[in-house]
Amino acid sequence: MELNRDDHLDVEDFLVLPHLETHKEPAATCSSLKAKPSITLSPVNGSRWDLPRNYEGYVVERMEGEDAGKFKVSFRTRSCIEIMDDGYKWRKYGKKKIKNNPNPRHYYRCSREGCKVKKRVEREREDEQFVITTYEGKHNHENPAAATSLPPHQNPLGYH
DNA sequence: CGGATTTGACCGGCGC
DNA sequence: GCGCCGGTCAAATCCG
Repeated sequence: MELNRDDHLDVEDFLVLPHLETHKEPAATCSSLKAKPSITLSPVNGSRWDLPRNYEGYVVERMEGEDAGKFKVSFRTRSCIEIMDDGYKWRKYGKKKIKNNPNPRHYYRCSREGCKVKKRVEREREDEQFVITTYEGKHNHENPAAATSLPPHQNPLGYH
């Protein structure tokens, strides 16, 4: 029964979950990362997240207590930028220095009204090139940048 | 001018 | 009970 107690996740959890490790690219991809389309991940029924294409592994955590039934996903990315444009609009609401990690952690929230999705981004302790991103909650709305649902005449993003 | 950032303060949970 | 630690608030500020 005590196993559910500590299923919170640590950075170390990512290290043992290589999903696609062959996707190693030089740091030069930093700029193009923003424009890259995302992968839709549905590890749990009813849950859906948009991940960048070059993620290297992810962890899905089941929430407990009040938020029981909801899920949280964390993934690890090799990137020199922390803020990745995943199509949603994020409003930053906090920054915190975490123990055991010299790099600060950033807290974001979806700007959409009524959308309580949260996102937290932190750089890995040792390897500065790795970024850990965590999504929490479900979106109230569709991805505004989802190309499939865009009106036929409009193309604000991805237009080279 | 309206909305996003910034940044320290505040607060609640947990472990000792 | 107290202090550490992580998460959020909110006021000032910035920026397009």
